[in-house]
Amino acid sequence: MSTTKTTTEKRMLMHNPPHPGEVLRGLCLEPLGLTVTAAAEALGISRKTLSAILNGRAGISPEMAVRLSIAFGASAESWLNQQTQYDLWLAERNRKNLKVRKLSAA
Amino acid sequence: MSTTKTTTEKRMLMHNPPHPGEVLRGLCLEPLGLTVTAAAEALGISRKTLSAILNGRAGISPEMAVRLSIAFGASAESWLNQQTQYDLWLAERNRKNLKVRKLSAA
DNA sequence: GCAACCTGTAACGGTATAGGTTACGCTTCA
DNA sequence: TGAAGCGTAACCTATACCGTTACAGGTTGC
Repeated sequence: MSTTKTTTEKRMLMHNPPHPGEVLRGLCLEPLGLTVTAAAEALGISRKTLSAILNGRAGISPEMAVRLSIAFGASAESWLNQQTQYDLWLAERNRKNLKVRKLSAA
Repeated sequence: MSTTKTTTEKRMLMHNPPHPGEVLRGLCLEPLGLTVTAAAEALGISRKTLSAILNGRAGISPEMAVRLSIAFGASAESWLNQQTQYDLWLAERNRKNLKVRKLSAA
């Protein structure tokens, strides 16, 4: 196996999940040679909205996950789960600052 | 096996997932005999916010998922995934109304 | 050079949601 | 009767999604 790692692989090693927008660009737009403008038009959304997702300034909403699943074929759940994992990773970083009392093991 | 079904079981048969708030109440508050007021105080949130979640008028945010995982012990991911599945179920109902062009199988 | 195209993004408005405090009316129970 | 618990309306702030329009910068090809 290779010792060189992709940017995504390096980030996962440091427990820093990629923003879903990066995955979308690398896995869908680039392989198909799609421009942002063309992809936005196909998805039925504005170029600005897609640009915001691709550059990490917006997340993937439930409706957007359904749109992606129609256009690119992967399940809406997989798109939305990516976003959930990313959001959760952000929230976990603040875990120690939360004032919460343990109640019981679930 | 019994032919009588719980409300949750009936909803799953019709592919109508329960709101995470219902699960929270049935699996955490009721078994421990916790009042809404006491649970909210332990979670470090207002009684109004917890009430909104329990009665389906608000979702479980990433931060709230972390709070629940501290107080009740289940993983934050499991709490957040419940919310994601619920949100996605709502979004899927509108799938046919979205104007999206198929681009390629992912 | 210049036109055509793609891109990121600022500015602005509309809508939705999470969260807080305060306060009201209702029910249950000692 | 009074205390406790509950749902929730009213009002506030902050954040997020999404749209349109417009601008600046980069690339490509004639």
